[in-house]
Amino acid sequence: MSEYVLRKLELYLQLSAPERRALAEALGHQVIIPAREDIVSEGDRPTHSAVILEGLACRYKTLADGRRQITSFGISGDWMDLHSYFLGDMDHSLAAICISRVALVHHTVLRKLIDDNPRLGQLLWRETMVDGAIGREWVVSLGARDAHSRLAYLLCELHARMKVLGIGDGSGLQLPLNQTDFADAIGVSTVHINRMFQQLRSEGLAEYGRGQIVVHDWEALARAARFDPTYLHLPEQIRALPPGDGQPPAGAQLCSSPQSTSIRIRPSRTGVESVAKEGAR
Amino acid sequence: MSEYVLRKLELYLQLSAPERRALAEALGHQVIIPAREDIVSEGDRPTHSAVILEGLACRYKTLADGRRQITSFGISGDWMDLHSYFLGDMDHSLAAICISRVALVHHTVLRKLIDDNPRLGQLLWRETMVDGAIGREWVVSLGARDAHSRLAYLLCELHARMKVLGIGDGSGLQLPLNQTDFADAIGVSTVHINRMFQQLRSEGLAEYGRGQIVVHDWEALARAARFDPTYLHLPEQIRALPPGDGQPPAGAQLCSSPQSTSIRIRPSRTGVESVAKEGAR
DNA sequence: CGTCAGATTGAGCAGCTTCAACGTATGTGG
DNA sequence: CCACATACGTTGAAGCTGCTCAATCTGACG
Repeated sequence: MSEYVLRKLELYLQLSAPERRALAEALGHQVIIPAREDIVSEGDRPTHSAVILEGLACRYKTLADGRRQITSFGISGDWMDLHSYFLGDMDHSLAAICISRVALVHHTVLRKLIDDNPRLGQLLWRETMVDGAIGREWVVSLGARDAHSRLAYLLCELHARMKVLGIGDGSGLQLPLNQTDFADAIGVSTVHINRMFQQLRSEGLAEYGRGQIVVHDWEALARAARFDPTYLHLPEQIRALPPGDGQPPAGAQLCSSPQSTSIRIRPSRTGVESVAKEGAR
Repeated sequence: MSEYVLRKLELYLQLSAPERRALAEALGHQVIIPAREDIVSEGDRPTHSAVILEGLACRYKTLADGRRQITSFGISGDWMDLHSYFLGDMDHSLAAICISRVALVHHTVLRKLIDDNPRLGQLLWRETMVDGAIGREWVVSLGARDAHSRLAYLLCELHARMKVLGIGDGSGLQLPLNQTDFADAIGVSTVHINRMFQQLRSEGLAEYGRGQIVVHDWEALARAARFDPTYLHLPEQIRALPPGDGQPPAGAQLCSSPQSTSIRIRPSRTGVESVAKEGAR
């Protein structure tokens, strides 16, 4: 079940059998995180780094007055938390948006993985770089684009990132985000994000529904957002793929609509350790 | 003259003599970039990575309508452009704010440096991580703080980063940024940034002058900005240092006021190669 | 002394916020 | 099966933050 991770890394470099083995082994320790629960919280000093295997997560910071700013989203295959290995203290929190399967790689395991497999290390470093590039694009959005473009741009980004890994069925965007999540990412009020979705709908560009955003014409949306995917640094040949290509790896669909889970969600910030663990693959 | 680079890396790890030698050698190829000139431009496919030895630089993106969003500042000792090694295409530009001395490390040299000195590689990866953390804080600023806090926060960040390396004389902030630069970083109009500086002055927090921002009470400014330096991931013992500590390495003061250079500035996007090169240290 | 980049000021306006209310699914316990 | 609770989406109105436009001021420099 580390399929997406492998697929993402192999977009750029074919891994050897031993490398794959080492990777799969490192990702062996897996947990299920309920929707809306922190994976790691600001101020923690984690001993593990988190990798999203299936689901959706976000990074966020909480301000003094309680407001939340989401700084990025993580989809299946994303190494969300390489920071803690290098930096120790968490300067932000990591939370699951919907119920998600997450691999927790102990820092000693990570160290060994990198030391023994320098190519893998370079690939992960590369991921870090792309992460930074995405962050920069968010800075541009928040600093220079209005709410309408910001929203359209974000939809395009998530679509591009998911498409390249074959996540979702291609018809629209399977995103278990509610409007508050969007508002906190885009940096506007929920009232305003609602109006922006209404505008997108009236323009025929996108329709918001719980758990799914329907987009008939991605080209048109990208044009409206002036979306330029260069910053995602996807491989050339993939960038031209028709929307919705690629088969998802066999496996359960962990989330389809917001909080589509029987697990009760508490606003508590329970750490990873309290979550029931599952065995390795 | 790679003093600041060394100092910055050694905040976290004492380097061995061979490591220092390898580093100094890698930084041997140096150029002087005139104020307001691009070091690398969006769309380029550089063969070298840039390291700021002395001076001030920024990363920025230009929007379709010509507006510029600055996404980060680079000070002496910053590896601004490790991206190009991993990602190839530049998704943003890199420019000198004032006349700056920059080392250009050829990618093959960089590769050898990392391969031969794994600890150096890890340190640089760490730098990348901090870069990302700073980017995240900018996202928070732009998404959730008002212009006043954003400006105060930025001043605190630059001060903290410079102080830890002993850049500047400690009395204020030696920053050759004009108000347009601040506006483009903060994501507001020049008119508004001007009013924010007026407000900071009327509050007795900071006074803008060309090339120098005078701050009498950094504590007060940090309080006003609710500045929390955790995200800079500075070493513990340094974080508590009194302001203005540390002696700058011997060497010329390359910039003190905006465009303090006899070299004429053109808005052209001249690439690195056109700039007169200087010999190694 | 003229020129130019950059700082400053005022006035009117747009984007977005806040507050407050109401609508609508979905779930839950009696 | 109904009454109620909860979470989320939607709507209107008033107000503030920050924008645009446009003019003026200032200091540095040739």
